[in-house]
Amino acid sequence: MADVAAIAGVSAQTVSRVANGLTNVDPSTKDRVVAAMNEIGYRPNSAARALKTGRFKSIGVIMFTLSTFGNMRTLDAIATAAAQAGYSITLIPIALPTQVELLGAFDRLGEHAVDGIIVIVESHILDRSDVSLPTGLPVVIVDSDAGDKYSVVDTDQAAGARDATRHLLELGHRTVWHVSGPEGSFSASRRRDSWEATLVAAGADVPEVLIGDWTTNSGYLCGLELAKRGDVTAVFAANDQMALGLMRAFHENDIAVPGRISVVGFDDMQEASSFWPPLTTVHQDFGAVGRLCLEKLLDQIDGNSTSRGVAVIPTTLIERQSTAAPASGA
Amino acid sequence: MADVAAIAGVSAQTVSRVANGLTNVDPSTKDRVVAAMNEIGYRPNSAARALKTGRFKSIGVIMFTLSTFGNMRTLDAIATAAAQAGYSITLIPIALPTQVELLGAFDRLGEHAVDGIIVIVESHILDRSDVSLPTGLPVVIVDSDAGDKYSVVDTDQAAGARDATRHLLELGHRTVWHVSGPEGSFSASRRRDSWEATLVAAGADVPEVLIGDWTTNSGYLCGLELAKRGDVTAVFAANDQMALGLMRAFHENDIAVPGRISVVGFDDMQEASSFWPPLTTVHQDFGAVGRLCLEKLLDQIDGNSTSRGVAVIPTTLIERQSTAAPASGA
DNA sequence: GTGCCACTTGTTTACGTAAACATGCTAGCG
DNA sequence: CGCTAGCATGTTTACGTAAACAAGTGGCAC
Repeated sequence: MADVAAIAGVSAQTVSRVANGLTNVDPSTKDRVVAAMNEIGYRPNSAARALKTGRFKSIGVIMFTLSTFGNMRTLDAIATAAAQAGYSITLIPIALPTQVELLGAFDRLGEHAVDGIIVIVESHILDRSDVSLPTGLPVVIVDSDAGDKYSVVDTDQAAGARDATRHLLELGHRTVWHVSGPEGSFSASRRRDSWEATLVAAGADVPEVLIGDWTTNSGYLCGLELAKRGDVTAVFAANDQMALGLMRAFHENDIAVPGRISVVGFDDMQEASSFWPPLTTVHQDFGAVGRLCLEKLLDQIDGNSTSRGVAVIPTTLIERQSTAAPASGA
Repeated sequence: MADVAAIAGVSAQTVSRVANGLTNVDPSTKDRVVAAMNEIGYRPNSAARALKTGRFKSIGVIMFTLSTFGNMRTLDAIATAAAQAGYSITLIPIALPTQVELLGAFDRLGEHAVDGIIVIVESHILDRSDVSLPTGLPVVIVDSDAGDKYSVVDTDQAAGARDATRHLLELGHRTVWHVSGPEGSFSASRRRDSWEATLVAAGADVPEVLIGDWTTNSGYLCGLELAKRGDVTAVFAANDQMALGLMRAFHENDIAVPGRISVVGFDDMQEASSFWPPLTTVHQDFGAVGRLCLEKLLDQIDGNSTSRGVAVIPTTLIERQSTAAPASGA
């Protein structure tokens, strides 16, 4: 900056003003400064700027595994919205969704330069009242029950699971089986609870739950189990990938979908419309989740907003060809 | 830091030494300092540290769309490896893979605090000799032809496409059709060129290429085209998602896969093994790509390495059930 | 003509840290 | 017993920027 000032024949302060686009600079002076900047390839030093202003223009995202479809879409939306707001994203992956790992990530982020943090960790650990994140930094959490302690953005998973289950019941199925996500997952238990409540409300039997781990392969294994039974006509899988695994198992056992068994998924991943058969599923608006996360976080950073409360993003049931009325003989 | 020093009764410099784990500190003094740190919840200010040291302990990743499977896996590996090396990831998404966008992202990253940059943009823009990135920062590029100017990590797409094509020829197919990725994509043209070269080398006809855009839906549309023809027995799709779309189109037209048409994909995404039929595809080791990117970048940052050259990650053909010998009548 | 105000530009200072240098203490050796 | 080497610790300084304050210039109204 000093070099730029020398070349342009002005003070460093004036260079600073030009760099920050302040108004009180004479146009001719500004031109000289800009020319000098280009001449020596000046780039403002963000570290010094951050040191002076106390703002980093960066937000941290703590994620457990990028490899699930929804997390990635959410991250994409956050990153895009952040870029528009002039913020960059600092990504901290954690290897396991445990409290220790999460707190470690928080520490690392505390040492790095962020103005706020978004946590995307599908786990109940933050819901326990005895677990708290270090304070001092604005935080937004995705898909959690901790709305009383933090600001939370949540997809309306209960409504989605209810719609999926009800859809199958309305088609005439006596009951609906469920392939759940893993035990510790908040989203999994929300979907499962809502499925069960919907069955109970409709007076339907509640079959034993099969538990997967979100992967297609776990869905496949559950599908093999279900294929052995003769009484299954409808299955609600807690995500599209497991639904895909289910359908593979049914295909291999010559069970027609939806002829003999109807299948519903959850997520509406891009590929779902091209599964065979095209999958009826619950659409989640991950883009809206990401954008809202950023909006709430920036509000906190700017001090305009409370730091708790839950915002819910609605879901939509997308009917494709994997569901139908049960066979007349059933 | 000053507060910590006052509480511990030492100088700020000693606190700095403790914070950085230097050796020349008396254990009892160190304990006092650590106790004081915990007492007031001291966190080193990374901006000040970066200002002083010139190192940010952060690397930037410029990506075009997180929503493709491979990019995400690569990012995941980079982030994990970076965390282990004590670096954080700053993510800069770009809306379009154009030169303007890319340079803009580069500028933004230059203003932010990074020690090096990884570019994951499927596009030829960097290959043109008249396009250069601003210098001064170590750069690693994924899947590009610019190895003479930059350090590049590339999957061996040519070998993968060759293996896929040859696999189908060896099964007895007269020729192999191809559904390509979009025009501007480096990966797409590499796979397409290699497919064509393999056919020519085998003395097979080279059918007209169908062009998709990586999405399942574009694959579906191409599949509808192919379904109209009677002479297609084998198709190599440039990624798994388009292969899925192809198979949907074939299913809808009662064309058996692999009975009447064999299909091969590219990527080996997690779901591919549960497609119906399970997809024969070319496995890419995205984890290795990400790890190698980071390794090469850190070498450059530490000054141990040249800033150009190509590293190639091998691919593996995974044979599943979407390929078979052509029907005897064909 | 005088005084005041608006506007541009310069000067001083401080942000929190770590490098370089300086000091003081202890132990070991002749 | 005195000198020196080595180690723990303190002092000074600088990193690049932006806020706060100061100063200079010109125009306009009375």
